[in-house]
Amino acid sequence: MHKLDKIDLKILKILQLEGRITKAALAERVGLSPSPCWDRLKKLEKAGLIGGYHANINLKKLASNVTVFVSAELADHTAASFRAFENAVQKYDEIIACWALGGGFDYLLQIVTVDINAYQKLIDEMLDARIGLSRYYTYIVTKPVKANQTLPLELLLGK
Amino acid sequence: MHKLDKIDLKILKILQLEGRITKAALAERVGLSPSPCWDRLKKLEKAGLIGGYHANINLKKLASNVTVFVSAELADHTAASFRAFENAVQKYDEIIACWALGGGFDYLLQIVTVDINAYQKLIDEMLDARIGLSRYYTYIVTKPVKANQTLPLELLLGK
DNA sequence: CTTGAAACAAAAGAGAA
DNA sequence: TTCTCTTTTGTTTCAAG
Repeated sequence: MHKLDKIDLKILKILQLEGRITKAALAERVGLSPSPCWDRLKKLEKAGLIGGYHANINLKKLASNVTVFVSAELADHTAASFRAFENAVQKYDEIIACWALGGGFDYLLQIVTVDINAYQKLIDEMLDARIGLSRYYTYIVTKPVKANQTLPLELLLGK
Repeated sequence: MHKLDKIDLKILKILQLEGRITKAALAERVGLSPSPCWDRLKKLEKAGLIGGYHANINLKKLASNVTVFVSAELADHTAASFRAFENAVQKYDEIIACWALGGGFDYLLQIVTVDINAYQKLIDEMLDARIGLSRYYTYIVTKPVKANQTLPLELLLGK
């Protein structure tokens, strides 16, 4: 973990929201001249605190699509079967996120496909591929209510 | 919806992964000279296909934290109570995402806090605030298995 | 952290394929 | 239209203090 002062934190906060801001503008926003701001940013990037920069695609305007969450349970709870499932998950582009869970279910998957048929086809394919998937529940997203691009950095850092 | 040719699609794909790529480099990658590429990008942005650019903060390296998914059911299923809940959700910074679901549960929430105590405190606060939350289940994330920054654009556009 | 300078990128226009 | 080329302005990067 890295020591962050208020200005570093502000840099991160701004970049979360405006990933393509110019370094000159960023410097102004945090109250520094370009050089020291640039030094800080480079340090933050080198420390691995910034994972990367990404454009957010507005899928709604681009193509018909459906987002589905799937809570999944594996047949076997061996280390090998967890590994096999996790490897398999990487291979499907439609699975845009996956989390291992403590408690009732083993995994939560977030899947994006063109429609429900494509989703069902994907699930059938996964079942056929014998990646260890046993019980699962499907939750279809009817509306995105909130999609923050920003983590609550102050809350987490206690400032 | 917008008509995209192969090059537009390629621009979007690259920007999903490299949000801070220079326009000259982007042009080269898609096989255009800077100006036409810049024109296309401007059109894509104006059409609202690019929601924004964001830095990805590597939270693991920054502070202790826990991610929790919560499936939530409301007491009342009136339009007014949905609205009230959705408004309330916007106010909590710890709730980084929320989706309305069809089927068993009403909402799925993604929450990030420093630890489980902070999570429980937040839930208690939400229950006290009488925002309509009735039954809920907590799924603690033990491991992020996959976190694609990229949507499967080709799959969705059928190319 | 400041200054300053060289290298580079962004933005916009004129005009050719 | 869609691209190439050129120019101006602004940004990035990095010394040196």
